[in-house]
Amino acid sequence: MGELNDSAAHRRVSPRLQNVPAEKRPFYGSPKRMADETKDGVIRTKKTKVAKPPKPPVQSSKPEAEPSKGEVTMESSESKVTLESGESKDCVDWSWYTAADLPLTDENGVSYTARVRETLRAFNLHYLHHVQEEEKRCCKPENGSPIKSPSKKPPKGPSMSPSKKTDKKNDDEPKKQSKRPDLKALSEMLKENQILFPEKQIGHLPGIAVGHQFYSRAEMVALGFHSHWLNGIDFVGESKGKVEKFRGYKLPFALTIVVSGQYEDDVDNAEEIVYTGQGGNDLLGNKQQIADQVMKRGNLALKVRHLETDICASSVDNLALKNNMDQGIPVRVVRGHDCVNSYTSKVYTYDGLYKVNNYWAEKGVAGFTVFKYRLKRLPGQDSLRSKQVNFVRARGSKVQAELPGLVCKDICNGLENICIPATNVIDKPPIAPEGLKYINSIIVEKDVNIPPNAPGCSCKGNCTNPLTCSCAQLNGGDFPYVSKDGGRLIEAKAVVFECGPNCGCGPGCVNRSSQRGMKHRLEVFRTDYKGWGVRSWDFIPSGAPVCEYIGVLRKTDEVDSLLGNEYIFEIDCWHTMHGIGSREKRMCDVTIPNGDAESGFSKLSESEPEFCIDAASHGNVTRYINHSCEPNLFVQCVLSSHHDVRLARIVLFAADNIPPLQELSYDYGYELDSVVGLDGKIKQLACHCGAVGCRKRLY
DNA sequence: ACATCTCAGAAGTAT
DNA sequence: ACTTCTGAGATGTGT
Repeated sequence: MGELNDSAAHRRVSPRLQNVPAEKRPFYGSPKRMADETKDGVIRTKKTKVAKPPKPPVQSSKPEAEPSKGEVTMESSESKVTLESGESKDCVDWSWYTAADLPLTDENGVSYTARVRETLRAFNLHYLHHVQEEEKRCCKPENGSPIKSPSKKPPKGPSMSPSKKTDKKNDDEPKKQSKRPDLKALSEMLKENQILFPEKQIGHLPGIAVGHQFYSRAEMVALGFHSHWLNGIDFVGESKGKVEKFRGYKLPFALTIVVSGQYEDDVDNAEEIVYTGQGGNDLLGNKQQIADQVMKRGNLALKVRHLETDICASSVDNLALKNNMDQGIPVRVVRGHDCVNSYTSKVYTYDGLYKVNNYWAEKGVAGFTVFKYRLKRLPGQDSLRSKQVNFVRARGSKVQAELPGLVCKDICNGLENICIPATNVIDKPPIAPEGLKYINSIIVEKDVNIPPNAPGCSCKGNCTNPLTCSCAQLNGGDFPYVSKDGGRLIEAKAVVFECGPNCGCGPGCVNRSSQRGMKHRLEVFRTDYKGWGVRSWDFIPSGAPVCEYIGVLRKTDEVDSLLGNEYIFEIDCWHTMHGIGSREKRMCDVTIPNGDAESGFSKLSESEPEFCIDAASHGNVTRYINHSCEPNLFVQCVLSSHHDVRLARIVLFAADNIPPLQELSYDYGYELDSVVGLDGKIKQLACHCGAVGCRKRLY
């Protein structure tokens, strides 16, 4: 990639190309940071990784005259709290924990939002690997018989149920999935020190803003935001190291509580929460659950009654919340919402810091006494945004008619599975996107020769056994996708070999995940500074194929004359593979089918990509997706019908779990100073992506 | 076809 | 010992 004045270099390429030299790490799902590994490379001490919040007032004062004795009082006076150090503190003053005071970057200058994203990507990577493991275990491919799909139903669609229980109860029958891949992923992250905040901290955590949405309890654990995947309350107990760090505090006290959405649609009530100790979901659902609840509450009540008689006693979390109140320590509150969405059963939103206002005793159903705590939201925080969650629910087609600023009902004229509306609330007379002939498959220019279809695998119905499926072998011995959620790519690869026209499998095959068209309800919308943009109404899970870059497939040197064409995507798959060392090696494992592919690999020089996709006049929704320096999609080259990487398909995949309405973006991958105008001068274009780590220039 | 219910299995933390 | 989440299969409901 030497000559930069070469005008051919100014197209979109996959982003891996541009910062190849220095960094080794793949840009997607990089598992761990080595930054804090000091010279001798000994154990990386956990504390260096922790962003320390501003000092709590207690710690600064040295003299610990009397350690916590029995001076605990039960009254809830919140004004005159005295701490062990002797100095009296206005416990309402937690200004040193406001979000504004949090550090934006870590000790290496990496923004915490980026660290959070990295951590979640690492988690998702572990997670998807374990999902695949589970799927394999269930399918049980070996033992000769290639998985009879039980006569019941023909394998259709993405359902791909784990081969059901085969009638008789022979012991070797495939077990159902049960291994909780999320928990497996957590174990690994713990083992490899990948938890972002391994030490417990009071108050906001950097990089996790109020309103942040988690998509499972496990995500919170991965970040160190809430260290239990099951418990509703996370608190600092009295065990080992904690005492040191939180010296001066009366233990235990709570850090986080997770409540399931009792006030789901009632935003006003969200400023105040009544929390019922542990397990306190007093839901009014069906009978059986109530019965269960009663049992649980009975257990709880037993404990609480014990607490009543025996002064300050055993039920630790109840005690914890009381200590929060006495010391004025705020609690992070996460609220879980049921989410009517095929991919996520629940969404958890961080609602910010609350303080414990007071508590009281109540008679429980079983006649026992239960404690309830009233938490009030601290002022000065971003307002709650459960609206977004509600939006997800608003399914159905009628919503479209009411879209504000609707300028086009369907930009694709019915060519996609789903309508893609366009909206514009920016321009005065709202304009609609125009000048595009919508197409949903590549148009091949006359002088471009598409190689003949490659030979395919001989699987039937659905490819499930990676040992016998030749397409899986091309991918290094395993399928690149898991079948969960209609197919999710486990991780970015140099190239993905999908099943093609000559394969024996059907359209529902997991290894055709990117061939099934649009799955998410996308919308083209007018942005402030960036022209048109694209967002999704649906949640998109990481690894899901979102859309393919569609346009006219032509030779690169032919479009050089068309300056000002901003919709060229150069197919740089070959460069990607050879530019990054680790990927090059990977190619050696792959058995390259003879013929066409060979020639494609060998005769290409390191100069410029030979072919490109031009979406200037003909294209699909992908051309409207904007650039971002910190994108939520990534580019993946995919080969399905033939094996010539120069003509690979360009498919965009979700790099993260993408919440509804977040603008979709990918890294255009321009090299800086690579764009030369007609006058021979280098052209520049400012970047408006707004990311914390924005490079400020698109090119 | 879709919604709701039930059940088993999960593993780190605090005692 | 305690926590109460998650996914899949089973059962229920509506056209």
